[in-house]
Amino acid sequence: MPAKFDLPQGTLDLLILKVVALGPVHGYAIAQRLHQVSRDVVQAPQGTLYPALHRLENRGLLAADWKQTETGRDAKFYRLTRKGKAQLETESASWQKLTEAVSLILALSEGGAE
Amino acid sequence: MPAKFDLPQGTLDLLILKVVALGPVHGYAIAQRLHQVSRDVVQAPQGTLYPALHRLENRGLLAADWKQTETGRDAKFYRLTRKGKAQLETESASWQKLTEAVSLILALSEGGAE
DNA sequence: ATATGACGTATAGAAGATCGAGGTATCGAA
DNA sequence: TTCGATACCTCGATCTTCTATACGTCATAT
Repeated sequence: MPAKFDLPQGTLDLLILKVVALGPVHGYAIAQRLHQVSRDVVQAPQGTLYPALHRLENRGLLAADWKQTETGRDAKFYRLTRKGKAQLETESASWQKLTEAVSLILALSEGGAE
Repeated sequence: MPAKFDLPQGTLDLLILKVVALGPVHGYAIAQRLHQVSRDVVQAPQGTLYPALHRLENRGLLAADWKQTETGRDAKFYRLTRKGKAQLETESASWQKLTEAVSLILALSEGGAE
């Protein structure tokens, strides 16, 4: 079992927005998708995921409709609003900048200051 | 002025450990270093930095001695303990895994499931 | 029949980190 | 003498995350 570790604050929102951007999905499927695509690295516990979805919905980044799953169950399908799309772009860029900055710092060596 | 954004929870510890690993430094210098090397992306406000340093010290990852700065001021110089070194390696690896996982997810496109 | 596990949503409480604002003190320069 | 940089620190508010718990359906296995 791959090392399990917590998602840094804020990261989940970005990942959710990204997955939802690919097409309408319900919460349970989002969790599966993240877990699967990341090869077990990203975990989205339900106690984290659902509040996050509600937050995003309240902020107007996601919108939801109840529909039926292929298997006939009721589920809440989320889609990206225009605002959500913009937010996704912003957060992607921020993530990019952050990882670059962290890389710079992690690459420091004893003579690396000037 | 570069977009300023908050550090995800947990990231700061990694960055601090890394900077301290390069040689004994005091808190104020750590903040400058991070700010500078990351080209303004990483900010370490004092209200975040000092508690973080104390946490790391309490966890036995850092140790500190009061010494004099080149400019003659008293400052608390931190150095990495053996435990801190191990932790740095662990967290670096975790960070690596996380960024790879996030990259995988962000790279998803509509047909990208299989 | 019934129990187990996958599906699917949700809330509550605790823990933890970050932030901004504020406080102390010394020093050099304007 | 006032201001900014150096250098330390604490506090309260805020937010996210976690674990644990809850409800409900459906299919499969016992």
